[in-house]
Amino acid sequence: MRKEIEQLNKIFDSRIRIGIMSALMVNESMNFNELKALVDATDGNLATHLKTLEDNTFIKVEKGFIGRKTNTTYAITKAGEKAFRSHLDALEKIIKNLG
Amino acid sequence: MRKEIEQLNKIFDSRIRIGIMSALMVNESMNFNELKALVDATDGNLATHLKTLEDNTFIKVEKGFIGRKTNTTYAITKAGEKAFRSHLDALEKIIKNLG
DNA sequence: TAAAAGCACTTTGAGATACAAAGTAAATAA
DNA sequence: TTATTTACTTTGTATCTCAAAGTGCTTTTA
Repeated sequence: MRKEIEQLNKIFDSRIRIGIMSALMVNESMNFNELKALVDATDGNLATHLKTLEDNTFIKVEKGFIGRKTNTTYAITKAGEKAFRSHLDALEKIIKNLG
Repeated sequence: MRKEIEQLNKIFDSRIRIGIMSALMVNESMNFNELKALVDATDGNLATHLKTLEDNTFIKVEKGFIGRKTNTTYAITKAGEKAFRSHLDALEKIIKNLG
């Protein structure tokens, strides 16, 4: 397999996950509804994608409270940042090669 | 949904399909084995991806002969070129936005 | 020239994944 | 106190991915 293609990460073969990751690259943290509005997924669908990213340690989930209300936030991890950048680098190379 | 993410094409949410498309962007046409070597998929897997791309009119298949041997070639269509470029444009914007 | 092997895909079936609907538990409103 | 909303989670199905097995040639081998 050509090495740039090999370098693409299967986990990021998803529009929703790319949306989540690129949002978390530029935002310190986001909550469920912010992400939901951004990627336009249903609750169940978004939750599943977040779970996958969490299972791969690409994002971390923090469950806390604001007053008495639950407040869950999602943030990118170092590993996530690294993996996503490397995925984007591979894409960039593919794009460049096409001129 | 943010518009660059919306602009990403679900059909190209696949490393193998990105591999096929980017190869066909730079090669006039390729045959089954060339593509197979490039994307490193099994026969069945590659055939399925090619079928999906064909069903979406992103590639065209030409079945001919060289002497008495079958010769099937795959080439990108205008629609495929347009769709793939637009997908890459969206990715490029996402990459740029991250700096 | 008949049987075996190789080639270029295609078909099939199982496992994985994506997705929406329904469910749940806590908080707020009526 | 009961009803509604909020913020997810669970569940079941539909879709998709994939490798193994199959098909219909052609070519090689005996």
